[in-house]
Amino acid sequence: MDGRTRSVTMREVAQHAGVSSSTVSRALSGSRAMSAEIRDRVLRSAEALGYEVNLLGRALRQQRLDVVGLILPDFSNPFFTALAEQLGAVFREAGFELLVSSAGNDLGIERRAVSSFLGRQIHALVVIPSDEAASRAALDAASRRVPTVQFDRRVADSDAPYVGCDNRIGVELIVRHVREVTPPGEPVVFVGAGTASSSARERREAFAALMPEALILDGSFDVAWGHRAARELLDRGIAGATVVTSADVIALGLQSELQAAGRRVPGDFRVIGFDGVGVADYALPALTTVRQPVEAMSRAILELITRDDPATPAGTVLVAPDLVLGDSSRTASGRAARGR
Amino acid sequence: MDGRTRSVTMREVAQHAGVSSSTVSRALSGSRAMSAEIRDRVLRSAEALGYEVNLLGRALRQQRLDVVGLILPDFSNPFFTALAEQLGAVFREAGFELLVSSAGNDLGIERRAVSSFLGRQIHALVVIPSDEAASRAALDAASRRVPTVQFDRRVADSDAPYVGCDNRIGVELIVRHVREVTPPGEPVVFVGAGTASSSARERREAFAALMPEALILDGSFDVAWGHRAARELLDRGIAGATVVTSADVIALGLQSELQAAGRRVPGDFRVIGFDGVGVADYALPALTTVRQPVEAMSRAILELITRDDPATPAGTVLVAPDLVLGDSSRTASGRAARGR
DNA sequence: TTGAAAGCGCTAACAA
DNA sequence: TTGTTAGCGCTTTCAA
Repeated sequence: MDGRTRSVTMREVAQHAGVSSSTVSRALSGSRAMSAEIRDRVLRSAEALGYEVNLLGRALRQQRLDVVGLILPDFSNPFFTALAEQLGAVFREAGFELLVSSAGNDLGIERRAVSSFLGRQIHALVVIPSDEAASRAALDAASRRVPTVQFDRRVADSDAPYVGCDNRIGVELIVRHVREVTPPGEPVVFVGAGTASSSARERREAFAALMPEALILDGSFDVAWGHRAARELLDRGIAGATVVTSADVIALGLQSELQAAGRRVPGDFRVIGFDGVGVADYALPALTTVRQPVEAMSRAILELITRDDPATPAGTVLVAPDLVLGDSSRTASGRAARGR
Repeated sequence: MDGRTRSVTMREVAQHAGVSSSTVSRALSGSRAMSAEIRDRVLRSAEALGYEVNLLGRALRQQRLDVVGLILPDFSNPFFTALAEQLGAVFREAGFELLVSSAGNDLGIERRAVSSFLGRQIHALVVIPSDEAASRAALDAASRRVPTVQFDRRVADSDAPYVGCDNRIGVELIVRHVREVTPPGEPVVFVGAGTASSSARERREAFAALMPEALILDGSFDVAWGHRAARELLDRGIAGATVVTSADVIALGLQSELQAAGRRVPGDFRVIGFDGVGVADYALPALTTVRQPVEAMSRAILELITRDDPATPAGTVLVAPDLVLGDSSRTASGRAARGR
């Protein structure tokens, strides 16, 4: 190693090519017609010196930056990272770069991440709020400066528009399916994730409204709660049921604990998930689940950010999910759909 | 909504407070002693106007930026995102901000991500290469400009130092454990992930050297391969074995497929994973696995980046993993260690 | 078509 | 202790 190379500036390219730096700028950006001879000379010099544009200088001068920031509560939730991946692809296509930052489930870090992105003059900000109440200040601060979209967790009364899955439709799809596959006399159980997040709350409420007769257990969005919920069902002496969960991770834990206890799935229990991205493939038998339309949601976010009109009041975009039938489904189409 | 607010500059704060902009700069950064009266006045003005520093201007002037970039092949691998989370925490403590970008498993995108980070004058770059051969150019280009560390996948002959898990030690821990728990006469099978990635190759080679008698099957780093491998074992008429896998996701798929086929784990088969972060908790019975020391590796990366000395040749830092005993372990300490 | 000059917002060297 | 000035690297007037 011979040490680090200092970065080459336009000035140096200009000197090398014997032109002014504005000519270099124009040659590289192609912003203006110019003699082919000079352009080639400039491009060759840039190449020879290994010139790469300093985006800081450009952004400072242009007063804009084609970067969109994404702040996640953490990187460990597979649904969040699936969104990050998809959002990155959609933005890239539209000429934006996506930079992602984790709030580590900490409000202070989230706030600093917001102001750091704002201080970098990013074009827009997408936030999955860490906390549905306390994240509001940071969200509104961002919203005052750049187009800001909140995703997946809805912060009450925030100025920022919200994009998410239409949980009511998702639950309706599930309920229709549940009525088809549940044998007469067997109970239906809903294993939720509390009421702390808007997604969990909306799913739970929609379910309770449509199937008031169902037993409802509440926990959190993780595998361990699925394990515990399964044991709780068994402890209550339930030997067979259709179990609707509010996330695939819960379904996964529940299903494997039931199997470990010797229960047949889907023979004795039918387990239904929610999300359909990330971990849904892990389950065996394949999970029947509601698939969140991650791509459509990403496009909705792009739309809000590019067609941004600050005069329009903050809106809500709900994108409809669809049902993915797994091995728990008894219909022929279920197995066919999974292609196993 | 009343539209977006233009960002307030130091100049405006200075005018508001009736001082010069350098005084504002000093008051806000606390870089120099100054009269308390003026400082308070400046801080009040900044507060009143809602001033937030423009990091672009600062970075351009200071010629440095306390940001470290991380480029992942994709966001869907739980081990990568676990690293991202931990690395973010370690860097934050050290005064750096971590910004993450996904290469979408595409070399072109990876290259653009590298030059974009370089163009933003980041302090250092951490890359999990998308491809162990083809990523070299991008890695070396970065290395010429800023401290650059490659992680998890080792690119041959790259200038950038490498930080990773000591796979040989991990495999030794596994082999020792396997010899303890495998009943006499039962086979040992290694379910690997090919030779395309250095991690997979190193684990496979270490295992083959230590247990040449074992059957080796090769696939890829995903759950589906675990499912297929399990069926292959059963098709070969193997009714019981200790199965060592090269990643937890493979172990997870293998274990659930064996259970679905009615085999007892750990009664008939013992399944051992590798990674110990992200999805290891999903398994039931709990997986015995090698835990990659994500925090120690993150600190090693920080060390390389801060103590960077370009004159020193690129090095390799291997951090030792440890064994986490799951329910497959027959020793009492196994269950105790997991605390279930 | 090209060059000179200004200036984006900030900080640091230098003067007062 | 505070202000003046210069300049980080770039783009974009404005003039030639």
